[in-house]
Amino acid sequence: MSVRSLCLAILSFGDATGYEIRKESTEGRFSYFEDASFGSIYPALARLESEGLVTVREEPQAGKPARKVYSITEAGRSEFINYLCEPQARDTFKSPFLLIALNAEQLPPDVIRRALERRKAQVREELQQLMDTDKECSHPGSNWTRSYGIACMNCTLDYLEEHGEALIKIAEDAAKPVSDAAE
Amino acid sequence: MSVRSLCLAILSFGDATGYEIRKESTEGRFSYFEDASFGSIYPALARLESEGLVTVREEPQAGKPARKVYSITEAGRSEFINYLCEPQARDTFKSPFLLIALNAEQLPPDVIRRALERRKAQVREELQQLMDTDKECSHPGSNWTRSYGIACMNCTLDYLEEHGEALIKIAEDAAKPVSDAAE
DNA sequence: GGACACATGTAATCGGTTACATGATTAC
DNA sequence: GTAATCATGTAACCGATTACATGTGTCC
Repeated sequence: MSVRSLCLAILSFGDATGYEIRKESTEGRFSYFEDASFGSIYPALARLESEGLVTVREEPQAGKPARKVYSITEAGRSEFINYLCEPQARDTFKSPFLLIALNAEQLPPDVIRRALERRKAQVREELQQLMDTDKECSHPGSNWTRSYGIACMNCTLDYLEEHGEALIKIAEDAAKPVSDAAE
Repeated sequence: MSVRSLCLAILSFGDATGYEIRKESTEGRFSYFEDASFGSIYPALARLESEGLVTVREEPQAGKPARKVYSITEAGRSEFINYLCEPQARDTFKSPFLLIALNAEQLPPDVIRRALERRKAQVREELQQLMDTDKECSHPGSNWTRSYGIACMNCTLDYLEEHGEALIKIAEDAAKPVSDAAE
């Protein structure tokens, strides 16, 4: 998914500035689709405007640069719907944590412990964020994806909490000096 | 994770050619860490060799170009371990499927149905692949990550099977013409 | 006094993909 | 005959990140 489509996706849920789009894409609900930085969002928005898929409205503010609030047009909306109807790429899961787990035997137990805690904290955080969002927000798509996310993350967290110790043990056993074998 | 680290990761589990590394990164066990194409793997391998982190051995074959089998060196191994000890990026999940689900109301029910079936098939396929790999392969890291993957995917699949219909219904209800409201 | 949130934008750079080039072997 | 698998490699291109540039208001 390109930054272009990401902008259309976010704008289809309501007006936003480039700054807000970045926030949504790195933190909010849309972080499941694509991350993007300012350097890619601002040019994408400018191009989208020149193509007539979005419109801008400047809101001057005292002190700060004027906010440029973007709105999706009908043309933009239909381009986005068409995009969604095309075959999409597969879902992907990229896990530096699993790479560490895979190599647990070669790593110091502390590194495993840290990675595990970090991963657990991350899942808890994302779970919390999902639970905090509007419980019954009347938008069925949001409710469905929210429940899906909660279910998957609870499962992941459970697994990490139940089997985390076993992973640490792998590293500890491998780290033991040979002399221990005599005991 | 860069293609460079990916090569080191794969070679730390055994010798491989560039061709094999690509296969492992797009299909095999290592697809959880990074995808890579030939255009990035071959140059990375060449650079790794010039830095002394891997060695090459050519195996001539009749007809085909000689296979260039790469092996990791001690220097390569320790660079890889050091890399794993550094703080890693967060795990990420990118889901075009969830984007479709989020917009279920705006899409034709058939598109939702297709996306759902595709996603289920993908999860089943990945699950099957994990179950097919060596049940007790004596490598503890592999066993742990394998069990983790199976647990998470089973949970995902269960959710899709139990709540998939509800998602299709969202699209169907939204697609209903207004006159239906009279019934 | 310093860090952080708000707010927009450009330029250099980089990492990676896609397409190209080459070619034998095997399976349908 | 035609597609897929094996097998390596280069060059053009592209999308996105990082760093830079600028500036105010607010919280600690």
